[in-house]
Amino acid sequence: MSQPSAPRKTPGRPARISREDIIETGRRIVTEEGVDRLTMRRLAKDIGSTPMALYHHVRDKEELLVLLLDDYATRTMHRPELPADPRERIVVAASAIHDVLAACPWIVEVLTADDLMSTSALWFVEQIVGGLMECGLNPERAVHAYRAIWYYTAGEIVVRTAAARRRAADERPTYREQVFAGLDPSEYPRLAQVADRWAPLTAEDTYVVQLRALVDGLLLTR
Amino acid sequence: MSQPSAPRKTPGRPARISREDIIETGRRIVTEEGVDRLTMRRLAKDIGSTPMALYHHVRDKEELLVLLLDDYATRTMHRPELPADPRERIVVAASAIHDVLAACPWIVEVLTADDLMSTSALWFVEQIVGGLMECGLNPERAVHAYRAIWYYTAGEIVVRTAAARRRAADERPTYREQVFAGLDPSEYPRLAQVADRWAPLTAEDTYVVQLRALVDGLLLTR
DNA sequence: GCTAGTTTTTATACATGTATAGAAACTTAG
DNA sequence: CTAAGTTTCTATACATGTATAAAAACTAGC
Repeated sequence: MSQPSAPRKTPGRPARISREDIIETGRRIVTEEGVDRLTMRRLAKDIGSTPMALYHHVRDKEELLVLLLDDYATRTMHRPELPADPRERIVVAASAIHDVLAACPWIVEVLTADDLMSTSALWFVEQIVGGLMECGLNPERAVHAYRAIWYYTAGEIVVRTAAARRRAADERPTYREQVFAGLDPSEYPRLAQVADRWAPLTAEDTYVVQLRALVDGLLLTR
Repeated sequence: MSQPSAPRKTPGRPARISREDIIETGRRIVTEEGVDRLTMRRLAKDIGSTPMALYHHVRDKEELLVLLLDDYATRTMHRPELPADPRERIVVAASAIHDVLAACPWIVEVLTADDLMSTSALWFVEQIVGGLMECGLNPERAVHAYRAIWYYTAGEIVVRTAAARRRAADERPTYREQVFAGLDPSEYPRLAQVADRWAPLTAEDTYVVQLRALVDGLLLTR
């Protein structure tokens, strides 16, 4: 029998940096100077290493960003008291995920990650799926319903923060504004009717209201 | 009075390439060789110009991709016969947008564009907003409801195609798979219950089903 | 025709992610 | 100790988007 308690060292050159070092330094750069300043060279320099050394601990920069988001979520997502009513519990849990992610500025580069759901967010997913099943959905429908909630949430965040970024970076009127300005009322009567209110209306944050509608629709017994 | 019909030339060096040239050549490269092959240098070479010359006709590469998506949508989105029932019309119009975008492989790099909605897609937006109002929503609620549909649609496409790309690029098991494999059933009973079915379930295409639920929920009179 | 002004194009340069090759630093077997 | 094997790190190189500065090609005013 082998002795697993022996001070067994792994062969090979000992690592001078760890994934944790990378995440920690990366977090510092991002929080202090913004995600734009996070480059592999800068990170390597701050860590006292070389750019390519990082690649032995993370697959690429996208994985690094996912890890940083994970780290951020773990530090930020504390489990709240959830309502007893399952329908309300679904809404509150989804909103909790939404709010944490929406507050994370570098989200867009990463949110396309299907498997983003970090361990810390799993508890919320559990609550949502559990709530859906408690409301009468079978497991299959509950998973599909959860996915719909996730699609809606991710889409809201991605579209909204990308739009905000674009507004900040460019003073020119958006393409959308130009299109709406030159709208032919005879061909697009409904859009022309709301054209001047479109921008303020889409700027309003109605995430929760529409989430409620989605949940209501998902729970309809048809 | 000035004579606008006179052959009035603009001052300055005459352009040798046009935005249309760029879009046309870009489309050819993308369709023939894929979006990965579309680089500013390659595009310039094919067009017989230099990379930086392109930047007088498009702001940056992202705008070029938006233009290409717009071009693609214009060529692809033909107005179908829509059902008379407004609720069904909403579903069919949204599905039409979804299907066209989902079939576009380079979508993810661009779909974060809030103002992506090209002129050719506006007709579908008109149908959706019109259908919502016909179902009794006032203009404000109709716009918000349309946005919810758009968030859901964009989120579905972004998350799904990004996941597909990641699977294609990497043979390793995803992070999500690892997390689900090591799930503690006592802490996450619902997730553990569906853990082995999660991957096939999320692979199913239930866009339309969940869209119907969303529309139903948005139209509930509460 | 010449000059000034305007627009487009070109040349050059830089920052960035990352592929590749090999050197360095360790463990283990003999 | 030496040799082989393994892992990590370093140096170099390349592709890419794009900033900057200057040259080129035109029109309009004189």
